Amino acid sequence: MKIATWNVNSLKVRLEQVLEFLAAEAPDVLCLQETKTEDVNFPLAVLTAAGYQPVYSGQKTYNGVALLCRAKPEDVSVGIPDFDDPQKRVIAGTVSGVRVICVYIPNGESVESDKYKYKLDWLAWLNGWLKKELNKYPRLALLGDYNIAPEERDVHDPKFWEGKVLFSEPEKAAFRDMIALGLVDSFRLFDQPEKAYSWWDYRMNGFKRNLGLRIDHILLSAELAKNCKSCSISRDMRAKERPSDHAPVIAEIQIEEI
DNA sequence: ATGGCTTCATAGTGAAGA
Repeated sequence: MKIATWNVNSLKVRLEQVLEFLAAEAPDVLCLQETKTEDVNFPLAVLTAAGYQPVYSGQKTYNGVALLCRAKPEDVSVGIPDFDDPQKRVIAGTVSGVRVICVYIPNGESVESDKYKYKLDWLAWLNGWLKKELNKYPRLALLGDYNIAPEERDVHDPKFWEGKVLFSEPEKAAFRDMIALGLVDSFRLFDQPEKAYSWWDYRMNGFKRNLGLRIDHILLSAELAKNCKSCSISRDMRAKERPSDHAPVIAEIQIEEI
C-alpha cells in the first residue's frame, strides 16, 4: 500500500500536477491540504476519471482537505469530534483496513499571535482524539502538513529558527506528544539525504538554495511502522513550473492480510 | 534570513501562508 500527502496550495491551480503525480506514483491514497476549494467546486469528475474516489471537506479561500482513494474509503469523518472548528482541516477514512487521517495543522503565524494559541489548542484536541483513534484502529496513519519541524536536522538553519513558529519548543513538544502515543515518524525509519525538507519559501530563492523545513509528515501506528518499506519526499514536484511550496511525502507499507 | 513569492478575493490592495 502506498500512501502520500501533499499540501497543494490551491487544488485549482495544481490540478494538472496532482494528476501527473497520481499517474506517476499511483498511490492508494493521496491526502491533500490547502485545497482552497468549496465542495461544490471540487474537481470530482476529472479525479474520478483518473481512477480515484475523492472525499473532501473544503471552504472558500483557505484550508480544505481531501482524500483521493483508489478503493472506496469507509467510515469517512470530518473534523475533530467535539472540537468546534469552522476551519476545514481534518478528514479521515478507512481504506483497505487502514485508518487514514489527513490533517492540515494550523500555521500559527508567529509565537506572539492568537493564531499560535489556536494552533497549540488545536494540537491538544488532535492529541486527545488520536489517543482514542489508536485504540479503535491499530492500523492508523496520520498524514499531512503539520507545520512543525520536529528536530534540528529538519531545519536548514536551526539557530535562526530557534523559538520561532514552526520550530518553537511548545510545538515540538506537541509533536513529541504524538510520538508518545506510539506513532512513528516513517521518514526517520530509513536512511535519508542530508538536509531533506518538504517545504521551501517561495521568496528568496528558497528552493534553489535549499532553505527549507521538513514540516510534512507521515506518522504510523506501531503495527504499520513495522511493515513500512520506504518513505521519501518528492522534491521533483517542487522543482516544476508554478509549484506548490510543499513537496509530497510518500510511504510504502506492506499490508498483511488478517 | 523575511519586504523582495504565491494565492485568493477583488477591481487596487490586503490577508494569509510558513
